[in-house]
Amino acid sequence: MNLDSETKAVELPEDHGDELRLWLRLLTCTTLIEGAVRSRLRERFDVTLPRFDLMAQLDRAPEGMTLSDVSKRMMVSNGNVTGLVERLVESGHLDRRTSVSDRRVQVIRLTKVGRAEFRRMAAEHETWIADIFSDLTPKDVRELMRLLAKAKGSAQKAASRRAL
Amino acid sequence: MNLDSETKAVELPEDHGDELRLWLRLLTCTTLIEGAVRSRLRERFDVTLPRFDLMAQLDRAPEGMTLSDVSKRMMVSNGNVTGLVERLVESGHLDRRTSVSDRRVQVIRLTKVGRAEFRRMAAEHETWIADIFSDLTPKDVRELMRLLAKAKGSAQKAASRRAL
DNA sequence: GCCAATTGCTTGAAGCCTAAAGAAATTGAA
DNA sequence: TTCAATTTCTTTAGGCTTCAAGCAATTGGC
Repeated sequence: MNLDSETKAVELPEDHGDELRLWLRLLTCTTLIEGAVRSRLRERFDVTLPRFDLMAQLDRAPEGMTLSDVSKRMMVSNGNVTGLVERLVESGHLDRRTSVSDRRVQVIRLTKVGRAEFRRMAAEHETWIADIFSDLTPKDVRELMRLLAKAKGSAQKAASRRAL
Repeated sequence: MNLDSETKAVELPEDHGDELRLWLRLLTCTTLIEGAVRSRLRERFDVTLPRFDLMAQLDRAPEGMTLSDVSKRMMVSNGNVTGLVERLVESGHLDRRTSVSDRRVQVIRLTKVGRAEFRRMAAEHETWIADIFSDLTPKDVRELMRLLAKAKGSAQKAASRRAL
């Protein structure tokens, strides 16, 4: 008879401090980098990070995307996308039209101006990121990629368990 | 004579795709987990993540903290903290008083109610995080901690270079 | 003691974000 | 065909967030 499994059954507090510390460190890293990218985007191009992210999604989809697609990809709410798109159409970066086959669907894509501006920003953005990670060796980068992929998978699995 | 160093000098586009992919994966992981924590906090305790985070800072500082301290720790703007604190004082979770030695300074701390409620939330929160990372081995966790620490250091160094 | 610079916080404008409710269009089962 | 369920998007209310400007208190050099 195993005492440990007994104690588990009555919910003895286990030690999850390491996982918690990992989460805090992950969050700190992301917040730090996100802040750096945000302020550089503002300074250099007077654009916000959400707008940049939205344009990045569209740059990879020359045929355009529906608002729902964007919403899933960016992991933000539908209502959020509605507002973002509104402002980017207003500023001439995005083109928006109602789908002919389904009049509920809005298809958005980058305008010529929007695409050109995004490409300019993206090129510089890439160098910022390289600079930010410049202390990491190629091996560090590979290893981080691998472990983060595993973490992502674990988190998704936890989320789907939750959804039951 | 080294041709490579020549070509670098004229800014030939280098390949920074790996770093960019790393950044996107880091962001995805964080967004995913943050969303999970956010919705659990809402469902179980009807509290927002920023409020939880602020209370977490204060829980570690029984003597209280100034708004500036909180702002630095949470890596958010001063104005942001002002509003958050306002709402948490309003709801009875925080106590706020003007410092006697410096009347510009506001010292905030958890009330008895605030501390009790935070402890309840924190205990459960820790199990969520453990669940989210449950596919990672202890070695994975250690390795991620190490690499993220290195990444954080690299990002901070980049930021300080920028500040010059 | 004086006052310029700094520090700590607040305010205001704009934008981002979510959850929930609702409108419009489509789909599919009876 | 009909209409209930679903899907796509918008709207609303509330809260979060930043940046920049501004106010009040303190500090330090003179």
